[in-house]
This record gives sequence, C-alpha cells and structure tokens, in this order.
Amino acid sequence: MASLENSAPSSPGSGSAASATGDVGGYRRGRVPRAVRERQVLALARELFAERGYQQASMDELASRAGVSKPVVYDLVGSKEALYLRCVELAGEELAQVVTKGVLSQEDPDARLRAGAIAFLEWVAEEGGGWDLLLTAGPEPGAEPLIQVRAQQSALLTMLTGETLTQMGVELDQWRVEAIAHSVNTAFEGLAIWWRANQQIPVTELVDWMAEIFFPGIKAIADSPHARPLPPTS
Amino acid sequence: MASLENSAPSSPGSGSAASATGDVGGYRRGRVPRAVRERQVLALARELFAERGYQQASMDELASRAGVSKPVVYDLVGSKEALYLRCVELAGEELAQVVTKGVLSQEDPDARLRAGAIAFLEWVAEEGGGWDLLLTAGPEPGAEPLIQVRAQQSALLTMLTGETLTQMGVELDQWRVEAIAHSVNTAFEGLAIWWRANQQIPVTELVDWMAEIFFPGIKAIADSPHARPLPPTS
DNA sequence: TGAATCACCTACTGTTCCGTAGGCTACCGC
DNA sequence: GCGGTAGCCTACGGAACAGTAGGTGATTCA
Repeated sequence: MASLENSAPSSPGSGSAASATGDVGGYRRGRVPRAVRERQVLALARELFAERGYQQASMDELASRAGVSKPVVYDLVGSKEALYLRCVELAGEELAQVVTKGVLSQEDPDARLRAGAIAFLEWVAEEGGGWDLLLTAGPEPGAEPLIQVRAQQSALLTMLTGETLTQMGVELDQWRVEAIAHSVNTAFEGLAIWWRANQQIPVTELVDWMAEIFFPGIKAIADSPHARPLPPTS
Repeated sequence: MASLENSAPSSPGSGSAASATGDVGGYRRGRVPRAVRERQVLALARELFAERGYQQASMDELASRAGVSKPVVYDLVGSKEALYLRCVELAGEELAQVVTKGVLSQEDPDARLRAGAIAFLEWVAEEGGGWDLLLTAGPEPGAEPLIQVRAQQSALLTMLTGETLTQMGVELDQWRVEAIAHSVNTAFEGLAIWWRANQQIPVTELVDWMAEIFFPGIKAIADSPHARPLPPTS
C-alpha cells in the first residue's frame, strides 16, 4: 500500500493531491495510475463529505470534481457507504494518532494535556476537512466510528485525569473521572469550533487559557475528594 | 393559538398527544380538528427528525406515523424544509427559555450557573427528542438555527462568567471570556451526551462535579497576573 | 505485431421520495 | 334535506441519485 507512493514520473512534484480537475499528483490530465486516482478520489471525497454531509454529497459530484466518470469512482471505492466509512475511519485514526503522539511526547500530566490539546487544535486547523467530516457524522452510516473517536479521546483524558489525581495521591469514583473526561473533551471540541469561526489566536494561548480553567479545579478536587460546594478560598 | 386547546369532546383526557396511530388528543381515529392534527404532526415530526436526521426522515413515514395521508401533512406544514426549520426553531427556543429561566431564578453567579445547568440537563433528559433534534442538525437546512442556539447559550455563559469576574473586581479580555464561555458550554453538552448513554446519576451531583471543576479555575484566573483590576468606580 | 490489460467513457436502470391533482365523505347551518 | 365546507384519500408526476452494462482507445508485453 505505501510503496506505491513514488510511481509518478518526473514532475514539479508537489506532495499532496491537486484538487483542480486536470493534473493529479504530477500527471497530465487523463489516464493516471490506479493508486494515484484512488488517493485523489479519497482526498476529494473527504472534502466533499465534510462540506455536505453524507446524504447531500453525491457521487456524481465527486466524480465531477475528480474529473472522472462515475464508474471509475465506483471501481475504486466500491460504494458510497464504503467510501464514507473509509473516510470517517481514516480521519478518526488520524486524530487519535496525532493526539496520542502529542500526549506521549511528554511526561508530566500537565504538559501532556497541553501537548494533546495543541496537537488536537493544530489538526483541526489543518486543511482537508477531517474535523468537519467527524462533526457532520450524524445518524448516517458512520455514526459509530464517530462515537468511537469521541470515546477514544475521552478515554485518553480519563487516563490523564486519573494519572494526575494518582500523582496527587487521590483516587476518585470512576464515574466521576469519566464524566470529567467527557466534559473536558467536548470543552475542547467547543473551543475548536469557536476558534475556527473567530480570529486566529495563537494555539498556545488558547491552551494556556484552558489549562488555567481546568487545572485548579482538578487540583481542588484532589484536595477534597468528596467536597460539596467549595469554601471561599483555598 | 392557545385557546384551541380545550375544543376536544369529553374524553379520558390525557394532556399530551398520543403517539400511536388512532386516537389523537382524546379524539377517536379519523376526522380530527385541524389544530389538533397540527400539534400531533409537529410532535411526531420532532421525534422523527430527532431519530433519523433531516435527510433520512421521510414525509411518507411521518404521514404514516400520524395515521394520515401525505397531502394532509403537506396541507398542515407546507413543506419538509419548513417543517424541519419550525421544529428546530421551536426546540431552540424551548431550550433557551428553559435555561434562561433557570439562570434568572437565582442571584448569585455561582447559583445561576448551577440552576442553568440543572435546567439544561433536565430538558435534555425529558421526552420529545428536542436535544437529539438539535444535535443531529448538520449542514442541512437548519444548521443556522443550531448555531444560533449554541451562540445564545454561550452568550448566556459569557454573561455569567463576566458577571462572576466583575463581582471579583476583575475585567478580562473579551476574547478570553468568550473562549471560556464556549468551552464551558460544550463541556455541558458533552456531559449531557455522556450522561444519557450511562447510568442515571442525579443531576445535582453532576452539576456539583462541574462546579467543582470550573469554579476554582475561574477564581484562579481572577487572581492571575493577566487580569486587569477594574478601574475604581464605574 | 498482435493480444491482453488498463484507465476510462456514454448511457442507461431502478428506486426513493418530495410534492400535487383531483375526488370522496362526514358534519354543520339552514 | 341540502349546499358548503372541513378533513381526508388514492394515485400520480417528476427529480435526484446510487449503481451498472457494455464499449473505446491507449499502453504494455510476448
């Protein structure tokens, strides 16, 4: 699968697929090797699904964007549903991999959350519509992959939170840790949505803001595991 | 509009519309006053859209669920898109109203956040699929209403956060307050999603957890060096 | 050079589903 | 009883769209 990458003839070679009709990965229009067309179609499908959602995206339009006829698309991807699932799964894996890599690049739980958040936000900002794709997955085929992605991210956070608390010598109700992880996870999702709609604030600043919001709470919980409303000052 | 409520003949009168084919609001099958059919169709449409999303929900199925033929539905609601927008808008207004009412029922910012959160979670838990309806609104018609709903909730939170900080004698960068509001807002969304998929934990406990997570952070920010103290009097 | 293969095409089938044309029957006022 | 209307129906038009049948021309390899 990966070894087909360099089968292109000599070209001014930009790495990623061009989205305009005509040239594909350095090839002139028409008659392109199967593997190249496939990558191009996959990339375009991802964009298209991200823009329109599953139902509204038509295979005719995909074919048209790829500058190719429909049977070619069907020959490459099998069916609309299969294509969609593949796109969603790929995006999910990509996200999980990116964030996990960020998290594992650090030792300190504090730094881990920061690194994970930065990785997440940068992936969201990046071109290709992976994030939109995941967000627009509704009750269509592909809802389960999305739920899996969310669960995965939250599991990572559950791990992080639990780790932080353990380091502080505190153990908490598993449900509570999970609830916190899920809400923190979606808090970052919401932050990402807001961030994209607004001016570009440096990622590191956003992450600082989030850290300042969440860490005191976690630390406070560590100090009073079964606390009700907080006393005025700590 | 509201005065048509009691036009039903003597009946064992349950207040809300029955969802089974046959009886509607106390009427026997067939030939029901327009206003009653309309309420029934609206309620069923909301459920249907919540279950399937816009595209997958078919007007044929809606008609069938209502135990009525399609032209009747079209006569009542105009078009699929109009019906959907109406459902989404209604749900949005309902949510905004419920949360706002909760918030305004308290004076202390701390208590306001709690009350708003409880109102939100209880509305989500309630039957009728209003929350699912809002969640499944993708890039279909109706995306803008959803965005508006989120914006509205976040605005409420921006207000709350700003208020809390003001009470502490601190003023913060507007962007930062907004970012915090949006992330806290979606944090609650995520909590709601998790909550519904899991065992029923008492709402008040969930809200306690959230409060313990968020308030220390907000208070810490008030003390942080980035915060500008408010000018003496204004 | 000829044959197999590869990339690709035009043109179609069948289905789903929104929306409507036109008609039918029960009830209400007179 | 008798028009008028209110609630409802069957049956269809027509568009959008997933997926396919069958063919064409370039490229490769014996």
